[in-house]
Amino acid sequence: MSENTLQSFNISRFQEDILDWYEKNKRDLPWRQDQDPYKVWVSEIMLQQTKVDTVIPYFYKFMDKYPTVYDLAEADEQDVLKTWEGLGYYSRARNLQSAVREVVEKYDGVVPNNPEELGSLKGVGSYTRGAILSIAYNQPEPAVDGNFMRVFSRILKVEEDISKAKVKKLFEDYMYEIISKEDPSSFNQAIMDLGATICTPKSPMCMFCPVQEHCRAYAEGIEEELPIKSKKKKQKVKRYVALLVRNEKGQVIIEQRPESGLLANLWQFPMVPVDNLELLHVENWVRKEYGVEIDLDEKRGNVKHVFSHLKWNLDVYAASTKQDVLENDRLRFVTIEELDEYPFPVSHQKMMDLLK
DNA sequence: AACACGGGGGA
DNA sequence: TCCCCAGTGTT
Repeated sequence: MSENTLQSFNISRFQEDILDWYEKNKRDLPWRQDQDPYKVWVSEIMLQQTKVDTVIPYFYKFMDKYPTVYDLAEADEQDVLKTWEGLGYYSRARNLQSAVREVVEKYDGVVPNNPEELGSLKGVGSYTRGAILSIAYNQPEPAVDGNFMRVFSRILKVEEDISKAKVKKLFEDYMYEIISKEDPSSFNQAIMDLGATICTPKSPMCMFCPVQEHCRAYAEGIEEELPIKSKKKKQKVKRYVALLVRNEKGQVIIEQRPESGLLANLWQFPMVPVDNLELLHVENWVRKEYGVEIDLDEKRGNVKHVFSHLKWNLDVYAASTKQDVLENDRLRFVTIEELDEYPFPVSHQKMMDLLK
């Protein structure tokens, strides 16, 4: 990105073309029914690293249960996680609730409309802050994310690595100049829609692009080469023996995960890390770690699950115990029906199919 | 600046 | 399989 990146770029014509296209082509999305900053906020958090089609049903369910900041602030965290179940990145839900509680306590339930207070809220980074300020409060603030950088790396022919924090900052600096001052809300949403429907990662539909004549990458035929993004390394595999332990009442043991880290505070079936062939040690490990005496039964199956940074390989075994009381307070005996009441990660929902 | 943090979908 | 995606917090 050089000093003349914006030279010969016709900002006002660009704004006109993109806003005109948006007016005719904007997607009808549930969070676009009004400009309620709380709804904008919830939608933006859900949309982080997550596709629109995946988010829509979750957004409806969430708004049905927590229509206002007060409803979310008062809710039980486990209930919020249950509503978020399957959406992933669960810290988003926990941070959102924590931030909403702060809004209720410090700001009388009104989502702040300035960068300082808004940006200090848990889970609100530069992107979400800009999205709320522009979409809900119509302020000319940039909302730069991966989608945004893809679109503008092509339009402005930016050939630097967009995974670098420095490059994102540069995009934000440029956006202060490029964003429409008359209608920043529509401008940012127009870029989002363009990135989602026309300026896609692969095979962008430049023939239908409303700003094709502004696009330097298209002019040079290099739109498919941009953006430049450094490779991320592949996931490490972690193996576990996961246990479906039942007692004589037919109850099964579940365990609440630690309150920080991966899948924080969600529930799962007990998992024993196995580096090699330690199957014989599983019963000992469970006795020492959980204080539960079990008898290992047959293997029920295997579950593989991929996260962004690691892979789980779970060998699922049935087991039995004579106990029906547990010392460890993060462990619990529940019936099959009661499993529905707890938030589980998708990997352990797969395990439930092996239970019957 | 690098890494932790989920899940689904498309090619 | 690999890559993509409306990012933020921690170290």
